[in-house]
Amino acid sequence: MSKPPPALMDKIVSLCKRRGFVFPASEIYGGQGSTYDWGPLGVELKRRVKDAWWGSLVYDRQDVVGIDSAIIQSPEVWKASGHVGGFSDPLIDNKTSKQRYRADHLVEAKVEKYRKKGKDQKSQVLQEKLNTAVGDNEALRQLILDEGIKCPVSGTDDWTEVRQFNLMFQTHVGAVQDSASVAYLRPETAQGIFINFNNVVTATRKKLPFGIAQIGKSFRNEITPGNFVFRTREFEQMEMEFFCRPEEAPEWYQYWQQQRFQWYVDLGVDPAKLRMREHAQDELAHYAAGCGDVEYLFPFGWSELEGVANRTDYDLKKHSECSGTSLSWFDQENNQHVTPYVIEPAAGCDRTAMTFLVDAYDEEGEGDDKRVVLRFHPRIAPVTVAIFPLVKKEGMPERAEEIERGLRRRFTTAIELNQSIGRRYRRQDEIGTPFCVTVDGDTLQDGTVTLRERDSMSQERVPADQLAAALEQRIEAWRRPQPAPAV
RNA sequence: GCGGCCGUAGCUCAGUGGUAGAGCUCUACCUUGCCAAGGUAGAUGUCGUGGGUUCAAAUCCCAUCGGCCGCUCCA
Repeated sequence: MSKPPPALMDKIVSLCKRRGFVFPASEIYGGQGSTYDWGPLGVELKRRVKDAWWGSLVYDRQDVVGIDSAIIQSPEVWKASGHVGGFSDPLIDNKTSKQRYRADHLVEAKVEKYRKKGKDQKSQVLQEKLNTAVGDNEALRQLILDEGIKCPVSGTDDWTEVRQFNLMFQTHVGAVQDSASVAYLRPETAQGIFINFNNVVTATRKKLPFGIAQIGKSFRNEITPGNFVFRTREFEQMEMEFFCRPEEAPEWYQYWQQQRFQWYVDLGVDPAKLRMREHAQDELAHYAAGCGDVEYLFPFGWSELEGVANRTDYDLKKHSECSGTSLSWFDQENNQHVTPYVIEPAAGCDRTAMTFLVDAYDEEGEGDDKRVVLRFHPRIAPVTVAIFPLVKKEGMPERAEEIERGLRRRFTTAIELNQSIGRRYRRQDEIGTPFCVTVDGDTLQDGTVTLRERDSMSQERVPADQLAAALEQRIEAWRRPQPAPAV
C-alpha cells in the first residue's frame, strides 16, 4: 500500500535544495542538465573541504607550496600534455542493441581474448593494428568489422560509424573567432603546475622532494555526467604534484596513498566505506606508471574520490620537448640535471563535499519523532554553533545576540529567535550544526548557558564567558559517533 | 544519441473531464521555560510550454521543452 521510502540519494538531494546546500542550476529557465549551484550552506561546506585540504598539504608541512594558475593557457600546453590528441574517446554504437561502446575498448577486449586462448601471435598482431588505428576512425571501424567483433548485448555487428568525442571545451580568445584564436578550458589543474615548475623552483629555492598544490575549477565535456554533483562537466579539483628523485618515486607513491586515505578518515568519514583500489595495468592513463584510487561506497556503488598516480617524468619531459625550455632540477651534490618523477594526489572537491553529506546523513526514530541529522565533523560543518534564547522575552534575545557577536570572529555562527526550542535544535541537526547554545533565565542570573551537542543531544551548563574555550575543546575531542550511523 | 522514469505551492506529493488540493514549510500575533508544542489569521501556483478535441482540460489527443536514472568516462 505505502510507497517505498525515498532512496537515500533522493533524500539528500531534496535536503540539499531545501536547506541551501546545492541548487539545480539555471532552474528558472528549465534547468541545465547535471549542472549545480552551491548555496549558502554548500559553499561553506566546500570552503571547509578546501581549507582542510590546503591546511593538510600546504600549511602543515614545509615541503609543499601552492599556486593558482590560469584556466585558459596557451593551446600548446594541451598539445604537449596529450589532451588535444589523446583526451578524446572514439565511440561506436550498435544499432540493434542501442548500446554505446569505446571502439578501442572493443578491439582491446578481442586482443585480450586471443591472449587468454594462448593465441599470442594473433593477439600481438591485432594489438599492433590497434596501435596504428588509434586516432583514425575509419580504420578503427574497419578493424572491428574485420575481426568480426559483435555487440555483447545484441550479438550483431550492426555498427554505426566511429565518432571522436573530445572531452575538452573549446573557446575562442580575442575578437575574431578564427582557428588561430582557439583555446581550451583546462581539463585538469595539473598542467598549470608543470609549466610553472621552473618559476616555483627559482622563486622558492625548493629542493627535491617538494610539492606544488593547486585548487581550482576544471572542465570536461563528459559524455555521461550524473549522480548529482558526483560527475559534472564543470568541477573543482584539488591537486598536488609532488616532485621527487625517480628512485624515490615508489616510496612517495605509497606515502601519499596512505596520507590521502587517512585524510578522509580523520575528517570523520566511515572507514568501512573507504578503500584504496590499485589500478590494473590496462586501466592506467598514458602518463601513469601506477595509480591507486581512494574510493567511497556511495548509494550507487564504490566510486572514486581521488586518484594517487605516479605520473613519472612524462609531463615535465613533454613540456621540455615541446616548449624548448628544460624543466629539470639541478642536483648540486651530484652535479647533474634531474627530471623529477611526479606523484600526484588529485581529488575532486565537489565529490568530496558530497561524500561528507552522504556519509554524515543519519535518521533516528520514526514518524513525528524522526530526527534527521548530518553528523559532520565539527571542522567540516557549515555552521559551528547556533545561539538561541530559550524564549523571546526578559532580555534573552538581546543576551543571545551579544553572545553570538562574541563568538562570530572565531566560529561560524547562527542565531534563531523564533519557534520552539526543540524545533530550533532539530533544524540545526538537519544542517549538521554540532553545537547549540541556549540562553535562559539562569543566564541572566549566573551567566551560564546550556551547551547542547548534536550527536548525543546531551546538555551541559557552561559559563558564557568560557564558551569559546569549551567549543574549541569539544571540536578537538570530536569523534565519529559509535556505532556508525546506519541508513 | 538510445532506453526507462518523471514534470501540479519553497519541499514531499494527491488529484482520470465539472470552482486547483493536503501535509510540512513560510509570515504576523498570542501562548511558551530544553528536543520537530498549541491557537488565530495569512501568503504562495502561467498544473513545464504550444496547439487540438469539448459547453468545460491538470485530467483526453498531438507536438515540443526540460529534468532524473542507465550505457562510454573519470576528480
